[in-house]
Amino acid sequence: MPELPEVETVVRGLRPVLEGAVLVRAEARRPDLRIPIPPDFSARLTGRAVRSVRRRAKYILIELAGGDLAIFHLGMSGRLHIDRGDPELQPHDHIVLKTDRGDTVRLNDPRRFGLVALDRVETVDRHRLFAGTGPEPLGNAFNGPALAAKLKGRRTPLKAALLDQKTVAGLGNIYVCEALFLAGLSPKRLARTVSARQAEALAGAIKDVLNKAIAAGGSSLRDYVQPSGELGYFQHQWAVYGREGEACPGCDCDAGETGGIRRIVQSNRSTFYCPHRQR
DNA sequence: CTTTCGTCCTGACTGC
DNA sequence: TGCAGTCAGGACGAAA
Repeated sequence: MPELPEVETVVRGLRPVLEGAVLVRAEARRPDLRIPIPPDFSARLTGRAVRSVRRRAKYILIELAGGDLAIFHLGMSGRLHIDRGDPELQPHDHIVLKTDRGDTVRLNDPRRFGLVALDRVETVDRHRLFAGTGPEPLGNAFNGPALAAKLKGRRTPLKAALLDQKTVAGLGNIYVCEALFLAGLSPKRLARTVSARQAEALAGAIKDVLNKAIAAGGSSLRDYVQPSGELGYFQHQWAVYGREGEACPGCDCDAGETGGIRRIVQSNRSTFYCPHRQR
């Protein structure tokens, strides 16, 4: 479930449960995620108080008293669940945290593309997971000129450039498609052909779509997104993603005349766009 | 250096 | 019903 809005939603759900609580149990049940869970995971978390829960790019950072930092990435299929008491453990529950307040947090990831890492709060900015990671799209440092500088000279399709976390952090397949639609830019055009004015519009579109998605609690595909079990509902506001063959909501072309929203494959992933509106 | 492509893994869904 | 094929919100490393 994890692009920036979904990870932000998870972080906001975890905060009231974890911040200030003491972890009375921290169990790694299956270590072989994309990067193996560190063998000392349990020892370094058990008995520690949680200072803060925050997000960087698509990563969840859990800071503990003493300065240790647990880093979670949800991959394609990772989810966090919060339950009161002792829930029955499910298949693919790889991490289980219990707090002194009686809450249980489970990291469930069937495909195991996610990861768990440990670091120190003072060195995390230099952690190799974040090396080269681009600016936070909702931060002040991200704007038209900053995006234009990142796209300059790049001969890769604009879609691929935006999926690259070095260009800007946190976008994934859905929100790249949506932002390109809002900006009226073709996913196929080469990144270096984007003008300063278009970069300005694109940066604004990225901020818009992410803010609206966060406000909606993210997008839920076939399962819930929020740790509480509540559904995000931004999927109902998708303009193009998953809407192949439907009428374009942004221009007067419709499914009958032009085929409406089209699906193509770029970088082995689906791209949805309106060829009429997006140039 | 940049860019593309295959790969990791399980589960849900489609169509025969 | 069963089974094969396809697709999925990500990101890495090898290859070109």
